[in-house]
Amino acid sequence: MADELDRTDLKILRLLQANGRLSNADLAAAAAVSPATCHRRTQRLFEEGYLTGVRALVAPHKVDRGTLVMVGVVLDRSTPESFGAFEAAAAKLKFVLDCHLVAGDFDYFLKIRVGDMADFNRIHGQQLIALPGVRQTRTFFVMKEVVDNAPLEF
Amino acid sequence: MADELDRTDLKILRLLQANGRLSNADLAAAAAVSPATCHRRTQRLFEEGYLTGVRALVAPHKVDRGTLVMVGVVLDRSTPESFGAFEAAAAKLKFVLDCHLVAGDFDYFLKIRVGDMADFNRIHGQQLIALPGVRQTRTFFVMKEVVDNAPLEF
DNA sequence: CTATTAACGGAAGAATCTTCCATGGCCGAT
DNA sequence: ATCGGCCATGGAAGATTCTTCCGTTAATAG
Repeated sequence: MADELDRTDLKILRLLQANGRLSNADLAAAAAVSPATCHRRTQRLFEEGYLTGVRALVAPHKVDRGTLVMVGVVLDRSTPESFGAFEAAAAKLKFVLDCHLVAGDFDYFLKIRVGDMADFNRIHGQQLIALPGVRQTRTFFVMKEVVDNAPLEF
Repeated sequence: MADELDRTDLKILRLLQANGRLSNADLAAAAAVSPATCHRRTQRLFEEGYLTGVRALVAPHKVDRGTLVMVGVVLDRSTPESFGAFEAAAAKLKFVLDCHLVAGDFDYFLKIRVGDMADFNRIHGQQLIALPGVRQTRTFFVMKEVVDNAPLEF
């Protein structure tokens, strides 16, 4: 791990990951430093790329994205152009949460959020199998989200 | 979609998802309402569960979690006790980001972050195959993260 | 032992938050 | 059409917080 982080930095990272709305005053108290120091540390963590942003978490089922689907994708050919075209097209799809090039039986794994199964079936037929170079897809409907997007532990 | 959300609510949700550190003043300006109204709306979105939290995003490679792995898991038996035991144990593993019960060739899909491949091999041998009821696992190393944890679009 | 550097916390003006209150719009009932 | 009840809104203001400046302290090297 980057050893330019002391105990205070790690504490700030963990506290802000758990609660990105912590005020600088509260954060300082929890990290046992003065508000001035805490402010400098936090600013540095952003500037140097340890923290890449802060995001409010929207409840998927409240905005009609309650259905999660994992999709394995196999491409026709394994050329750089083929991969590039697929990635560019997949990254533009707004329902795609993850798109990862993997080693194994599939070329890509997608994690997708949609409203319901009917929604997914339409998307699958019209957008997924239409992605450039797709030979076949395998769909894994998520029946229970045991852990979803857990915070990073370090 | 829950239709108790008007245009202003949706704007606040999207703005806070993109930038959870927006001050109430800036948020109000961007949503074209007064700070007082913006504050009330935001508070309501939290209280009624549309927003479930705010989280700072830590750069994985900066904290020695630069390697992403997807793992498909098949259990021995398909009994409720078996599933329950597996889920309880998997949820406690700190390197597990996602754990989903799926329909298809696997029982569960895991998304895991570790330091490197050696790290994963140790974890796989000591912790994953040791999870209760595991018959077999299939590992998909992520070679390229095209899209990871994209914000929800709605 | 001294000089240099870097990080710290106190302090204070500026900005923001949070709540109260009066106003205005909308809808149903008369 | 008019009235009354009901919300939601925005202005205002005290309390809180942010952000920066500055003097001090601790650590390191010469």
